[in-house]
Amino acid sequence: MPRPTKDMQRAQRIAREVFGYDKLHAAQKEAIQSVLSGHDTLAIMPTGSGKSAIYQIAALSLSGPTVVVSPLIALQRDQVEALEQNAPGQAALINSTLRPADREATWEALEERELEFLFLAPEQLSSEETLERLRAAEPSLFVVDEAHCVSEWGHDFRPEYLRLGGVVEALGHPTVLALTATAAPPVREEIVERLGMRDARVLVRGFDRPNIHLAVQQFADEGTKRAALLGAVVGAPKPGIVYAATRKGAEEFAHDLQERGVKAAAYHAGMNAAAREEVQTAFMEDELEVIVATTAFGMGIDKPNVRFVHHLDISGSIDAYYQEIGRAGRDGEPAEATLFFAPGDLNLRRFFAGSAIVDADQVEQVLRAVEEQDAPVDPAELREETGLSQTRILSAVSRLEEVGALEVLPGGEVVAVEGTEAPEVAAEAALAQEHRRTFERSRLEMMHGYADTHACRREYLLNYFGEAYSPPCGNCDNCDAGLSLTAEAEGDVPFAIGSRVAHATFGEGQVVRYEGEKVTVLFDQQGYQTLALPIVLENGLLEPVQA
DNA sequence: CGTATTTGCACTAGTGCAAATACGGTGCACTAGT
Repeated sequence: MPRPTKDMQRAQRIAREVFGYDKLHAAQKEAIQSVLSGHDTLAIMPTGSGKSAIYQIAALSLSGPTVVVSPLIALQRDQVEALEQNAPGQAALINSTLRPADREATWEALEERELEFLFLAPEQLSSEETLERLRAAEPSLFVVDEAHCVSEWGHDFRPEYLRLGGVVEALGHPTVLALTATAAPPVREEIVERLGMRDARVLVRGFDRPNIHLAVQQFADEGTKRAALLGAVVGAPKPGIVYAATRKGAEEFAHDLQERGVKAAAYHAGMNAAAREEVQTAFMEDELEVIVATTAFGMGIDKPNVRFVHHLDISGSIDAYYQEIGRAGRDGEPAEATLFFAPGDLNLRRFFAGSAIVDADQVEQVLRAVEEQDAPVDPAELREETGLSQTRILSAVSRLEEVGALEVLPGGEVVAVEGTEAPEVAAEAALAQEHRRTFERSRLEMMHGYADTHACRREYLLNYFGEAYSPPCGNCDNCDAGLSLTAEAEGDVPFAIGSRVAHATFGEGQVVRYEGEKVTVLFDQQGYQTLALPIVLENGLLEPVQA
């Protein structure tokens, strides 16, 4: 263990004196040290392991204010409230619900150097004025909380997430600290790339959650699946969470549980804010036994005693699934995570994974609209001209930027790059989108693979996140049944897990896992593909590549 | 991709059936009407 530096000693004093932490654990220290020595840092560690402490302590150790980008205003409020306990008056947030006078007061406090922390959603940063005032405050640290949103939401749902790299540059590149609980290797790469992190340090704290028992129950039809889950929830220790794919499905299942005498409620984004808050509070305070939710529920939830997280419908990716089941057993006591799977459930997910928000024609339309301008244009101004929604325009702009047809300036204004042929470029952008879609589908196939695997489920999940693991785990249904002992012995494989390989048509990729006679590779272009090992070996389909 | 709802059509009024269409998940910001 190297001796702590002066900076680090100071940080530890701040941890103790300001926040009352007796001790920081190794991963926290490592992340803080990395930030204090000026490295852009991506820290991946589970919720509840003190991620917030990392940016709080690093922020107070550095002179100059800290910008914290966080996806939900509700989360920002929680963070400001928490800081109010230890660093009163030093944290504030900026968003559209603020009255203009309060907003102005916050800016002035920042300018007077009274504020250390300013929280905002990425959408705020598309305003030129916001950016200008932030730049003037000379922030020393730029924190992206829940950083997987860059990759998960940036491509269409909240495109401003993809603009953050430009924002960092416009602010003169303060040290970037990205934090998330879950990110598979390709997601990590994308976060680093999209945020424009320089010489990034990626710190990963162990993913395994050994107290969560993993299982899958397979059903041929929807009705028996529902009945089985209903029975399981009625008989299970509580509290617990059930994830459903649709709002209606969540409502109906919550209703069925109520009829069976379970204190249950639905939670989804179609409910009004007051109802959502009431349900969440009741669950947090153990007044409600079971919450039946869509993906709207969960971010920022850190409840220790959740005894199960069951899935009525399959998640769209292992990333999403692992994040959802990770809300079980935070107290370290035994907890259950069972996926109730019927093959038909994949259809809805295929729809979600396949729906492109803009088509080639619309991309071309946006490009032409930008080309007609003499000066850089704010994408919002293209709304009238193209008749497309803000989200669609921004999505098209992202695709066009990816293929180099547009340049996006720091304030979010766009300008056409000379010498591009509109139809050609639109086709190219559509192709980029097709790649994205292929990747999304392949992620769903990996989730499908989890449902169907006969090997150790923990090994499957951890391999997905790039971690080696030797089964049996002794705490999943396949290990319980003695099945996973037949898994490939480690070291007895033609290409090491995590190593780079090349395929004639799929290009280069990384070996993810072996199961039986099959090998799964994460190809850079085509996403996750599972290949038959005898055929691969016989025909020399994969070649090792030097990293 | 599958299901649920709406529309279209026979045609004096409510019904029935097929075809067409809409919808399915995450949140911010912004605006118009109380």
